Amino acid sequence: MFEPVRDGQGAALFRHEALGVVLRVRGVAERAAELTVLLRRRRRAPFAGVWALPSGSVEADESVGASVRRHLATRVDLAEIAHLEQLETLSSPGRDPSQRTIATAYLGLVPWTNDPQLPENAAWHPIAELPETAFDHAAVIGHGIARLRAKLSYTNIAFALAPAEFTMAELRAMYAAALGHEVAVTNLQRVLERRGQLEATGEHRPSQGGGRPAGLFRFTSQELEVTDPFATLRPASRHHGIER
Amino acid sequence: MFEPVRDGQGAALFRHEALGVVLRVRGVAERAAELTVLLRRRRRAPFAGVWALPSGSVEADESVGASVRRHLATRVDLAEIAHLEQLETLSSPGRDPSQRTIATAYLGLVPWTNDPQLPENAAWHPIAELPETAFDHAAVIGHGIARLRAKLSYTNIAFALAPAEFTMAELRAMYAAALGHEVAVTNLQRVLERRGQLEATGEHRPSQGGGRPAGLFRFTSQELEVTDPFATLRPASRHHGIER
DNA sequence: GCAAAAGTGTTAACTGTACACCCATGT
DNA sequence: ACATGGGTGTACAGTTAACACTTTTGC
Repeated sequence: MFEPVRDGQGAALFRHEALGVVLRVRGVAERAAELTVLLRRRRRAPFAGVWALPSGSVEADESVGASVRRHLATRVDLAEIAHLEQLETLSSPGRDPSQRTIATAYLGLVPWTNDPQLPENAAWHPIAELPETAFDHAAVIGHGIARLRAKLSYTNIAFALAPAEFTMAELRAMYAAALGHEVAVTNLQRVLERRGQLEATGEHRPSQGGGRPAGLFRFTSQELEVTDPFATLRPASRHHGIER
Repeated sequence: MFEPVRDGQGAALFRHEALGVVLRVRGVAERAAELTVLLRRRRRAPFAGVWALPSGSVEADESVGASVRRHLATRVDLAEIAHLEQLETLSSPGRDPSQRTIATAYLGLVPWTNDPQLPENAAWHPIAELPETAFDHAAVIGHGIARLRAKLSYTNIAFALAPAEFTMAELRAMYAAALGHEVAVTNLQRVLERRGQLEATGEHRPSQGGGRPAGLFRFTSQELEVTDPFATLRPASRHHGIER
């Protein structure tokens, strides 16, 4: 082990790392949609040459969230992220074999239309065929996917994976890829409209190669909202409730 | 601001603090159940004399989760915690006015029957009448309560707030206090039984002062399980799904 | 006209809430 | 006997999956 650095009061000091699990659905237009995660090939040891989540050290005067944004912008040229939320903090003593590091992972989401030029050492990897990854990053990616799937069910988080306007067929393909199972358009539309997440723009997109022109839709909000709050054990409709 | 301590590669180093939001329902037997959080009066600056969440510095060779357990055991004599899970990590540069500190908060749950002797500077505070608290702890407590309430709806997390055996009247009182609104016994029992969380022991508790003796129940599992996974957009029952 | 894609309507199953009613015990 | 608390049964409403059917376009 290493001799820990300590402050004046004797408290141990840690390097703190910001990790980004950035997810994006690609191939929506090509009818071959799949959920992908952004990985970057490591240059130096440990795990030199191995794929890993984009990361970097937190600076003394920034929050971890700001640090994730900064490293994504500088290291993988990803400046625009539609939604960013904290996932988890990893702190096992042995997780980084080279030095004691605590890492906080964030989940970032990018619309399927947003396909920026990446540096040559970064790439989107389909979650169905992930390569070997460094450190505990495989588990973190799993947590990120699980978080996204859960929130697709009870929040409007899908806005962050979609562009401003889209057809229902596109949205269906995106949901199916993100959730990992088929989704019926009819029911998807009904559920989202009932919850007030979705609205028609009135515009239509001309069809190519036959078929009725598709109506365009948009999300009513671009901020994360919980749209289906209590699955069960919700408060009584009419009667008295305990305060708070 | 302070001059940050740095390691050999120039990365900033941080003191890391473990925070515990320990929740417990008290007064179930006395028919005046309320959700409480464990607070400790700070001895030294900053915020000397102010109530705060139990906390302490993480050691170099321990994880944050282990550190929370250690500080709860030593600082507030709380050794037995039925469930502990990570809540969030706080990292705003100004959150601790005396030194740069990153803190990771954990949510801990204790059964209503577990009322250990606390040190004189610690106490359970009803969440309806919280005192002024130090740092950003008020927001963290709010997050802890929100997490508990959400998970009561779709997991079996209630096992961690209840003893091994209990009557439905007790369980109802606990749920009502934890959720902050009335809960009907009949429906509570039905929902929990349908999900396979609850089973009757067959034993009965003799009534005192009239009334039919109450049947005793237990939770079928003492591990956290998601019992109501998808609120909506669940996979198709019969048909083909995309892999993974 | 016909294929292709989009959109509408209807049904059935499931889940949870509300509420009336019945049961067992102590005084 | 009757008050007190525990337990059971049933009706009703909301939500969602499943699926048949209709509409609008290009060729």
